[in-house]
Amino acid sequence: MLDDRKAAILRAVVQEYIETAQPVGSGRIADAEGVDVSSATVRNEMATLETEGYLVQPHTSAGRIPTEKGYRYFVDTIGSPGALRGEHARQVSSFFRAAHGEIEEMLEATSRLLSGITDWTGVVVPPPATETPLRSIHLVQLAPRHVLAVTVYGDGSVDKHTVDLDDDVTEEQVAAASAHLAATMVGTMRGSEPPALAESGDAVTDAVAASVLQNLGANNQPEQPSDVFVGGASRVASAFDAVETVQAVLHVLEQQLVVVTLLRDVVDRGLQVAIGSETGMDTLANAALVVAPYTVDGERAGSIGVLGPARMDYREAMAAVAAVSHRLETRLIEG
Amino acid sequence: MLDDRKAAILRAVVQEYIETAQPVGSGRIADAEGVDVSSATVRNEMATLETEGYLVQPHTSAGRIPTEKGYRYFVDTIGSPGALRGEHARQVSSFFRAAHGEIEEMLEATSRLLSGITDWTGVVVPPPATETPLRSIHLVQLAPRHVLAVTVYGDGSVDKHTVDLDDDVTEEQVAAASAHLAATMVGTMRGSEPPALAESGDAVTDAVAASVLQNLGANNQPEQPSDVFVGGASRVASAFDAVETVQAVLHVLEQQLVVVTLLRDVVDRGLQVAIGSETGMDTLANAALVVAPYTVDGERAGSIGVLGPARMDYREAMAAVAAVSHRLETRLIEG
DNA sequence: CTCTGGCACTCGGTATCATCGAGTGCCAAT
DNA sequence: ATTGGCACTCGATGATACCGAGTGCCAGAG
Repeated sequence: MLDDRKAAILRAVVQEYIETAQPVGSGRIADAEGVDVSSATVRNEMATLETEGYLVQPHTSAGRIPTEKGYRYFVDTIGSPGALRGEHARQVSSFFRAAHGEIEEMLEATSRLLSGITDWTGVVVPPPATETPLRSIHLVQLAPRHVLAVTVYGDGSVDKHTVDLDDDVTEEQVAAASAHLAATMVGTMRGSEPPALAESGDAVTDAVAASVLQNLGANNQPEQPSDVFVGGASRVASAFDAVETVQAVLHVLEQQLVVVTLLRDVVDRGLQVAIGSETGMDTLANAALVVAPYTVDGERAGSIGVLGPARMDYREAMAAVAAVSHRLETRLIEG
Repeated sequence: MLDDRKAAILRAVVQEYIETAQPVGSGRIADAEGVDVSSATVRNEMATLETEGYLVQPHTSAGRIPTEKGYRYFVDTIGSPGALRGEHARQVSSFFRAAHGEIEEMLEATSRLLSGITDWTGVVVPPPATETPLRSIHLVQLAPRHVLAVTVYGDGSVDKHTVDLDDDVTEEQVAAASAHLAATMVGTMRGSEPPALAESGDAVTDAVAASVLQNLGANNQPEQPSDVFVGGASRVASAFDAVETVQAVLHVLEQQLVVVTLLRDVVDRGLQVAIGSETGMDTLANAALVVAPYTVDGERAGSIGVLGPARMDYREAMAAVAAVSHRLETRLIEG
């Protein structure tokens, strides 16, 4: 599509613009490495690149700025995924070496790690609630009419549900209901239709068990909105100069569900990078998103990403996202 | 301290500035309600107010702007706490009528409610981990060498701790260890030194129990950083015009611990409102924080707040914070 | 035919200057 | 004590000129 020289010039323009955030003129490019022609020639080529939609001029007699198409070409021809700079590589290593605790906290810290490396905003989508069997259900009485149902699933996730009862119950009755529920439900899949409860012989036990079951069913539906971990949201402020843009992007990040779908869409389209309108969101017109899915047990688990301005350092961001996703995978498999 | 007229003028200036965000001139004040003197008189009074530190001029021949001291006076003399405007009152009512689910989700939604009412950023600090007894400890085996310890405390909080074992164990051994731990630990206070484990007679059981106990101890320390729920962070972007300020304030909000201490400090000083430097944070120089603690069972539980620019509508914010904190209390007591 | 030096041209950015007007401080008159 | 009046300040706005980075294009060289 583009001959070598045009490609080299385009790449140089993008590179320069990413670094300086200033429109790039033909002079700079002519001086730049890898381009051994005069500025006049560069001008001609740049004019062509403009008519072909890779560059634009903010106004006549200014340098040029990459368009979305320009960034896209740049990203597509980046070649080697690139390795993380030594310092950052060490940062990632030591992070995962020290990582401990429950998965939620680790993922949250991971989002901050991504932000720290790239200087933009890190996003981590945790593995979705999987098809996993109930491993344990356990009732704990907190007050005469208050019971807490704690459920543990095969993937290690724990849910709690407070249940209000109509009548006072004794500890023994709670224990009986707990055992009864466990006997009936352990092994059933998360979200599946709860099995019918057999009569246990004791009316109160059955009533408690039924209440819990009802509550579980009601609260299991809206569990969909899985949490997203956003690290370094304050970086958004330095990514865009217009205050309204900052506000709009922050607003997007506040909507968990939107972010989840955004990342998933991008991954589903097989992209590593979504630039501007490629994100499918008007408010992200000047932004770009670098994503990577991570898999556990061969299953696509979740995804991580970096959100920054369209003129971000794609090499670095892609390297960071790739490295972190890889380390995250091994970390999650090892447990 | 200030005679009636000066007070009226000062209050009018603050009011006007809050509404328009523009320096206020003597003419506007003379026209305003409640002030029946000429602009010349107002000028003289304003000059005095300036020397006394309540107002400043951005530059000669501009109107005046309240100083921190000016805002402080305004807030101190606001008189009646003010009621929420009908629309907002309804919003709060219907929110708490519909509120359901676990406390964490409700508090998060509360932070969004505060933000929605005031147009600024809502902050909710949940009740701290209280002195509460362990009600239940329960081990669930996830893999041959993986056990999940689920603890439930009297206040309804649930923690999980994954424990890696050195050797494979059977379900029976886990069950035995679980029972053994429950027998020993239920009733002990959270964070207290764990009691010595009696020998159970089975070596594996004792080993598993010991591993869990060790893990619990290690993870119980850094539990301090209680979560803060921040709703409407994107509003920060419209609260301040300088991008650096926006960034700085967002950065503050990202640090959970800082926010918790900030709110607590303000409440401890008996303030309802902290303006600029009163917050004790340089980066919040142009910001103000309206807070209210909420109590449950007579104990100070947590606090809620609204963070906005110093020129925020204090009446509205104070009313909102008071109303929400009140409704939150009754909601938490009812359960 | 390609490349390049040269040149006229564009136009945003910056500086200078004048003007306008909101707002001030102060004083003399009421 | 209050106020109308007045000279004054100074930011904001707009006109004007100039600079210079950058452009498009052309004619000549390779």
